[in-house]
Amino acid sequence: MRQKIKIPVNDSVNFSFEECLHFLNRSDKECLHYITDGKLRRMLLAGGEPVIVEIAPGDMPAYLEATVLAPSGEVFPEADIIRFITHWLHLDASLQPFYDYTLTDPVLNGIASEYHGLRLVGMPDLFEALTWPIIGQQINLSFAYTLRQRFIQHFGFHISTDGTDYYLYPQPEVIAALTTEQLTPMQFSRSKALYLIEMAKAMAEGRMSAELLAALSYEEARAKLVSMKGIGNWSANYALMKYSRFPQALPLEDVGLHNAIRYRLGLPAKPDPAALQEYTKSWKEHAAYATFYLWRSLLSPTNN
DNA sequence: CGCCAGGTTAGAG
DNA sequence: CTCTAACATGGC
Repeated sequence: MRQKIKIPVNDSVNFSFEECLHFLNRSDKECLHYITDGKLRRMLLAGGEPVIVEIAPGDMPAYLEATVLAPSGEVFPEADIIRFITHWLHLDASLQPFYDYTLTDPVLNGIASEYHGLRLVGMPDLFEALTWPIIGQQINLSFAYTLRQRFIQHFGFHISTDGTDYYLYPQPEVIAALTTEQLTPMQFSRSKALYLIEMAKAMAEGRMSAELLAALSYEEARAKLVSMKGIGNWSANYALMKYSRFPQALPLEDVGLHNAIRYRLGLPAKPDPAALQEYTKSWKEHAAYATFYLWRSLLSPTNN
């Protein structure tokens, strides 16, 4: 008998598993999760053990159902699995205040109904949230996903079952032991290789940790992250949005955000920094969701 | 070929 | 404090 777990969904009238899957399906180089037949599968840690779970809609809208596919015949701590999936899909969020706000915002007006029920898909793993932005800096997304895939497949824990390769994002301890010469042949720039290894060392040595970050306010956490090599304002806010889940996190330097605003408003070119300040200055506690919904809009070819 | 890409850093002015 | 070159290579 397979272990099945009910995952509560807060504000379920504003939740769409389909919308979340659409976003999660954005890259064919994804290797941390897979989507088939409307179900989501990935490996995660429960009780410190790697398990492969399948996530599907429950028989009630207010729940998702997780099934442990492997290892079979064992029971794992429900709380760990619930915590991971709740964070990942932001199942504890309430979207109504954001939806109400979008109606009055010139950039966001209409976006709530376009992607209704989409949650801000996050990253329950701090090391992933800090290193994925480093990997993706200043290169096109397609190449960024290629580098990420290589990084995960070379250094991440791996299980193969039923012909599918499941991975965990690499552990800091593994990356901390690397030299730049092991990353540059994989087409990481020298500076990116240095930043990744240094970030891994900071986490392996406890100079950066979930506990440390959790004790800080948004501005304190932003300052702490920006003090680290390879993390600027964009990367810091990316992690604060996807991992720490500060609602005011705003990666204002993001080119995707610029383009999304441009297309939504029909501007002839990307808005300049002063215009961006103007468009985003009233977002405040809606900034993270505003950014995420605008990123989502870039996945629809008709919007660019 | 040229320009841009889910930026950041170090160094100059 | 602000401005800029360098980074390093894929995608179009």
